[in-house]
Amino acid sequence: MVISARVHYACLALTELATHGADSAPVAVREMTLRHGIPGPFLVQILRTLRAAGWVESIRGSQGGYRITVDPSQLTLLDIAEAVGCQDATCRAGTESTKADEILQEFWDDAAEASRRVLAQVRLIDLVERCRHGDATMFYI
Amino acid sequence: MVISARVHYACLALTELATHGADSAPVAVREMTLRHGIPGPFLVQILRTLRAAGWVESIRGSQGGYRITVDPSQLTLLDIAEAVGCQDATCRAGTESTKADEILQEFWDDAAEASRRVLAQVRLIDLVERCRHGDATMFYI
DNA sequence: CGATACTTGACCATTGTGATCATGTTTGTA
DNA sequence: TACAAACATGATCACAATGGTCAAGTATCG
Repeated sequence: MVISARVHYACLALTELATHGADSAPVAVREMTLRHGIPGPFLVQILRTLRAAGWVESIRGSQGGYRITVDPSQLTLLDIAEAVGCQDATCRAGTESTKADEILQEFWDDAAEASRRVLAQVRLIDLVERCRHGDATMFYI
Repeated sequence: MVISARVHYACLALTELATHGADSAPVAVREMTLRHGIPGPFLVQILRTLRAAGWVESIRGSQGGYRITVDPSQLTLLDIAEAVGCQDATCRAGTESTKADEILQEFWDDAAEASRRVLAQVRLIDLVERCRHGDATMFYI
């Protein structure tokens, strides 16, 4: 699982939108870029993806912006990473695969799966909580 | 942990060399490329890295080739991946990091660590064993 | 000597990532 | 109604990494 800047930014944006809530006034892109130092047009690109995924809505016009539409307890880091186009980075070898190729491939897949399992255990709402309260909370052994 | 073709090829080569053993005649690059369909000069590049790591030795001249010098039970997939230059792919965010940045970074690191743990549990000798037992035609076609 | 085979360093093409720009269209408000 | 705020969209770009290649050189065996 490759964690690109895209994924990172997407998580930041969603955390911010989730913090504002689904009923608040929309949050402008400019507001988010200022807070996190994300290049503006780049964030727009990412938000487009998030909207396509059905997790945020956009309100056009003056006073417009973005608002979250998904339940933050139903969205995991894995969901976000996959939506934003994270590759699994498990060397899919060429056409012809020998036995050794296949055995290796199994391990690459296992490793990727281990990453995915970690990310699947973190929900957006957990991020929001940890940003609000101190870091003295909570899960993670 | 990004698994590139480089890592995959490195593992194939080491498995092959380990199968031949440390006392056998050296194995020529050409032999390995034929068996696995790895582009010749590319494999040479990789073998250079493996030699720098101290895991193989090269014998020049006619009848030359490569020979393993490391104990296959002491080498893991993680060792190989790291030696060949695998990045950890955990989005190291820019200079300024907010609280949210740090929290996210923790999770990216956790995910990467999970992958590493999987790869650290597989030794080269395990690969060799699994190749031998499964399909006998593997290395000596 | 000549064939085999490794050594080294430079080089190249493709792809993906991160980022930007220009030109729209929508909407609230004076 | 006019204007400004704010999103929409598609094109484009620079850069680095990856995968792969080449050429000229050196060592060794028979």
